[in-house]
Amino acid sequence: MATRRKSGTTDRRNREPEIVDAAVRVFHDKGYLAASLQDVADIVGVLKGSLYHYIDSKEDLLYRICAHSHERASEIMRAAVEASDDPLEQLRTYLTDIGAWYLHNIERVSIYFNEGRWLTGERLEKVRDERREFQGFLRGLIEKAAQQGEIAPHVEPRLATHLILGSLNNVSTWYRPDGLYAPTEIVEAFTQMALASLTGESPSPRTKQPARGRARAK
Amino acid sequence: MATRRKSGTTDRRNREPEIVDAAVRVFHDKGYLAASLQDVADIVGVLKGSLYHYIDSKEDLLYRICAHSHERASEIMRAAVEASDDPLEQLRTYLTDIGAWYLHNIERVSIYFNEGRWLTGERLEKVRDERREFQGFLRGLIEKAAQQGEIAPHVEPRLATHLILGSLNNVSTWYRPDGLYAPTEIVEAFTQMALASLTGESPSPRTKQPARGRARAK
Amino acid sequence: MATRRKSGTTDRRNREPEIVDAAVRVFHDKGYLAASLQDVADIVGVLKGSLYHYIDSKEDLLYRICAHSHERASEIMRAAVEASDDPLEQLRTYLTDIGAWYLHNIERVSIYFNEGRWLTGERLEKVRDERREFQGFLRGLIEKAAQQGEIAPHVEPRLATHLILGSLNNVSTWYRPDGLYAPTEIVEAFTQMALASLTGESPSPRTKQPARGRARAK
Amino acid sequence: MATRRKSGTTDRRNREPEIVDAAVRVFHDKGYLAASLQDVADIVGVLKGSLYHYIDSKEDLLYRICAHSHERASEIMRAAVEASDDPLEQLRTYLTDIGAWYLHNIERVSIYFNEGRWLTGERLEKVRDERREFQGFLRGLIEKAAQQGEIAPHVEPRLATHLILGSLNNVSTWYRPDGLYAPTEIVEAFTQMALASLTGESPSPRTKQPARGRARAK
DNA sequence: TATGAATGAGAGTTCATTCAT
DNA sequence: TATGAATGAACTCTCATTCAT
Repeated sequence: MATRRKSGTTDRRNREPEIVDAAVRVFHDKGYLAASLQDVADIVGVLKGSLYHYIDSKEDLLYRICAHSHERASEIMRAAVEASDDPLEQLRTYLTDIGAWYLHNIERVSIYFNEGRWLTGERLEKVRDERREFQGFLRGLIEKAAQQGEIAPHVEPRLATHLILGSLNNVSTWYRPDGLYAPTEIVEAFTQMALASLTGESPSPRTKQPARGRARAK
Repeated sequence: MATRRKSGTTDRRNREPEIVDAAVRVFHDKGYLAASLQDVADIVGVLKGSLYHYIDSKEDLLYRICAHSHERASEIMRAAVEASDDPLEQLRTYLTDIGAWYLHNIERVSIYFNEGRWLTGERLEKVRDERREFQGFLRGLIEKAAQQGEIAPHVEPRLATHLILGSLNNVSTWYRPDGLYAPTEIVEAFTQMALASLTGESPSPRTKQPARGRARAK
Repeated sequence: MATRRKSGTTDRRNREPEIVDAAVRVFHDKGYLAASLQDVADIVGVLKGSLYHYIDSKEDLLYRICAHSHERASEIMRAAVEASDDPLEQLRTYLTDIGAWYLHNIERVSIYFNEGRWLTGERLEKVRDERREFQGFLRGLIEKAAQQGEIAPHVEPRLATHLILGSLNNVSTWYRPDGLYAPTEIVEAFTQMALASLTGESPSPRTKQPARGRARAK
Repeated sequence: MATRRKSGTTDRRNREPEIVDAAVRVFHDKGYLAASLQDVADIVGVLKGSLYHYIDSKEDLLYRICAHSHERASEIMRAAVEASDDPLEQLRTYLTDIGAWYLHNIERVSIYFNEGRWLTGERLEKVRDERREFQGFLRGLIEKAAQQGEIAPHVEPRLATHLILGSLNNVSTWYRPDGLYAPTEIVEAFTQMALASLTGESPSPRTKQPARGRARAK
């Protein structure tokens, strides 16, 4: 089945990245819960018992993927504030970078966002904190821009943050590497629409009839 | 194997809705995979084996929730086209209604969108088809509006559809009934931002502005 | 599904034969263990709980089928000894009658022979005793015939009994009502071969001994 | 799902034969359906979950036993045609060999013949095909012998095949290792009686022809 | 390091049986 | 009589994890 020995020489030792890569693939494809360590072991080409030389537990494997993700996210936040003095520019930079990061590391990042909930205890706490930091950062950018009058008045920064990050976070459910859209196209559209949604006037309805109070759904 | 229960009428009286409700709760809280029928049975107050008087399988329980959801979604699509002749108005109606539906039935609907993937066979196919119908409808609305020049020129309908529905679909990950925002607020913000993102010019960056020219990269 | 009420008038009351018939069908088709009372109830058109107004247990249902079978078998034994004074004639009569009985009641009788083992306690004992009586009777016939020199010398009566009854008992595994052979054909072949196997010389090996010319009857 | 075990070599070392042996014992004693993997595990001395290191499913266990059986059966057919040119001799060889094989592997072989029906899908198909091959072979032998005038004229080969194999197949219901008869005795009696039933004249009734009162059973 | 066997807990599912209505 | 809900025990199967070799 899977190759046991690569043709090269220095094969012993660092199997760990290999294992994490395999886990990324399988956690992303099947979801953390549905994925079994057997699946991971099959890809790496070892028995599942052998994985425990490299990991402490299945959750440990998940945590490594998540932990790694956050490092990069921090850099992106730093870079955004350094890119410009204009909040709107910072916003654009941040959205573009975070989008590019997401799209180019879609497996790992979507695990971070979507499967991180299966962590427990401190680790769960930590990942949650990081995500809050994330959101807080974007919200801060929006608020700054709003103070400078660059954001449409009706926009609520925290809510907007959720909606914008949500649309990015959901990309993993429909994106296919061999699909219609290239990552850069998606990133561009995402950035553009996010900015427009923050700055643009929503067209007022033709008739008065305020768009509210409809849809007593179910 | 096949259902033994007589279908159609209001047979299967007492406990069935109770069971489905319990399933909704537990599927939403823990996710379909992590939820056990034991959890459901505990809520209802019966032995897990007793659930099988009402269901054929765990998947059956999931399917019922999903199937129910789609009915309502169809009505909303119908209502949108009947609401107005103006595509933009239809769009607004649709987004508002679908948002309200989502928010007011957030447990069931997010199960439909996020846990439906665990269905198998024909049922999976059916749910997938329905979701495609969903997306196709919104895309159609956007395209119609675009033909009338009501949509910003750089917006790609299919991509926009994904991003907009994604932001809605993700609400379940952060919405809390006892949280800061009332469902209607969220719906309003969602609709407003979605429309703005479709119609609004994204502010051009101070520097160059290579934002267009969608190149087929990668 | 199944009819609840026959068009006739006197439908209440004796559902018991109906239930036994249904059990015969399903026990024969699927085997006692694989058959469920639900299957029986479905055929009869009642809920499985309702069966317990007519039976004490699943095993009880099995027992009734078996008990009924033995009565007829006893008659056949009696009839055989009364049919003639010649042991070989008795043998022929018995084999023919028992074969006809088997073939014409193949479902019930094969349950008796093949599923009776699932009975427990006294009932199992009883059915076993009956079967031993059966075998003993045939063996007795063969022994009597042997004493009169009508049986090939190398034939061991008890062993022959097993082999002959076994070939009959196995008919249920291959017989199909719509198959190639009519019950009477099968009975005739069975009787003929059984008798030949008891009386006939098996051709000795090596020596050529060409088979003598015989007329085509049938 | 699919087998994870490397096939072919003598991997899967220690316990596998033990497990199959235990399964043979318990499937034979209780029947496949009534036997539980718990029973098998108890004999082997492991937890029932541990069995799944060696098997894919309970049905897999059954299939292995059946598959193994067929190999040997094929050899026996081959050997029979090579043993002689005389069809009757081939017949004698075949019956003796198949009888010996049955008796000396009675547990496995009777599982093959009697419990194989519980297989499903392709495996069921395969076992059925094999059994048909079996029967076809014996029938072929009988037909060849008949063409050379070595079989009694009234014998219908296909029917005779069923009856002969049935009597063998049924041995497992009455044979006891510690019983009255040694396997070789049984094989000899079986062969002898089978041949006699094929070649011998059934003695004509003393009285006129019609086997009177032919059992209008029930 | 890696193996492969074993564990143990828990999952979904089936079913004969009971019983209040 | 019949219903339909509920029981409780057993079953097949899965999987993260451990450990002697």
